[in-house]
Amino acid sequence: MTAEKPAAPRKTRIQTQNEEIILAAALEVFSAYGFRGSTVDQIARTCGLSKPNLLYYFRRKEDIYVAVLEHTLQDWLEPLRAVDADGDPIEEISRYIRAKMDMSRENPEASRLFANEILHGAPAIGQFLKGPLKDLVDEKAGVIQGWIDAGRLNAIDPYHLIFAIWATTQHYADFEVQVGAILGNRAHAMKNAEAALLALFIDGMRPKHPAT
Amino acid sequence: MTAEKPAAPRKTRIQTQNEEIILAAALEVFSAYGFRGSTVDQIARTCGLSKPNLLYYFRRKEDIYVAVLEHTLQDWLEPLRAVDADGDPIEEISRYIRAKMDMSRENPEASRLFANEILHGAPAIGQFLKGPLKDLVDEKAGVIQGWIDAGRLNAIDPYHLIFAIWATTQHYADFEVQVGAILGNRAHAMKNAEAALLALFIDGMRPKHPAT
DNA sequence: TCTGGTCTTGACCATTTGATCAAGAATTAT
DNA sequence: ATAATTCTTGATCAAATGGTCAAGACCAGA
Repeated sequence: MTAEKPAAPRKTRIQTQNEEIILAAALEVFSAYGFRGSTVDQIARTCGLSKPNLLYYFRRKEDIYVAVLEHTLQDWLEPLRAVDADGDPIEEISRYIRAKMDMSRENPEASRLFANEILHGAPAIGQFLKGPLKDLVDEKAGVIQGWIDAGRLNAIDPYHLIFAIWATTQHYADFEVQVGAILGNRAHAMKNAEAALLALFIDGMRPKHPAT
Repeated sequence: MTAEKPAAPRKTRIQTQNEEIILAAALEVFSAYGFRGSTVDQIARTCGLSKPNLLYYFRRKEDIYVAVLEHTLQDWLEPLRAVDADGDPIEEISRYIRAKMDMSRENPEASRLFANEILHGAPAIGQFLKGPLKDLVDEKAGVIQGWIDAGRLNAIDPYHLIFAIWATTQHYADFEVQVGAILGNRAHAMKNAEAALLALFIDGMRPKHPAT
């Protein structure tokens, strides 16, 4: 008596493959135009499928959106999770900042998709924010507070420190056109971003030995 | 012979008043749902006018959007403009951070409208970014670089420092629901944001006298 | 009050778009 | 091979939406 699960997830080769290319196209389109700004047809054309065919794999437009969001949320928590209470504070946080910068550089679409969702009130992932994300942040904030209490880190509210890291790193993906407009053709300036952020977060603006 | 200008901007009392309430409603709606996500009818209902009446004052939906965007861009540059080369560096930048935090607190809708526009490639204000904004940032980056050269500020790339200030302060408006979800009911934590940011930007994470 | 302009709106139109469906094509399993 | 299943799509629908228009309401100045 083989107990069939409510929705046998056995997937065809074609199914797996097409769902993959649909999600890739959906990320591209949704991140550029937002949920309401994107059309099913646009996603279909982007991945070379017909609109009805796309709706064969995902019943509703919203299902595609939720699927691609959840797909990206997987990677989202990973770098923060890797922050190790037993490591060196400055080094751990520096690694985290670098990891987030890498993500902004390599997958800005995912960052923009996420930003758009939150900007509009997180209708699809509100529970994720209040659940898994909050839990993880609470834990790591505790770790940071521990470092502060031990005098190994300046007393900066851990939550706001984490927010600041998110904000600054994701800024390069979310506000890419603004950064580009201001830095202009100075391509090298873009490469300084990571170093500048690390310098700022670690030692701040105030010089150790101010000039007269 | 009174030379009539191409479009005599003489405005009726009703005209002035209605345009005002329309822009207020448009800010509310556009900032919450984005351009494509908002409907003319929604804006009309929000301000208690009929849809055709709204389109009597603004021919096209896009005209409303551009108008409300330009309206908010006025205030956007002001705090940065106030940064004074002759002032104390730490104090000037601190004042700027405080001013930006005030804006995020008092007018988060404007921040979100702006964020949404840029997130989607700044189709309406691309010229503003490459023009007035870039010019102003270039100027103030020069001021900051001057402070650095004089040894009055740690060597942090001025452009990225400005980006970091924008990112962190606007984060509290743009990602409000995320911040709220994570800080939960700890209302007091919200009030620490400004102090935490100032501490971070000024002295960074590394303690002056690290514990053993 | 009367007149010319301003303001308001119900009805309407064309397009876009999310979603459906039936019929046929392709694939898989026996 | 062939039957069963999975895939694919042209045609189509209903709802939403940006925008128009003509007719009437309102207002301001003479």
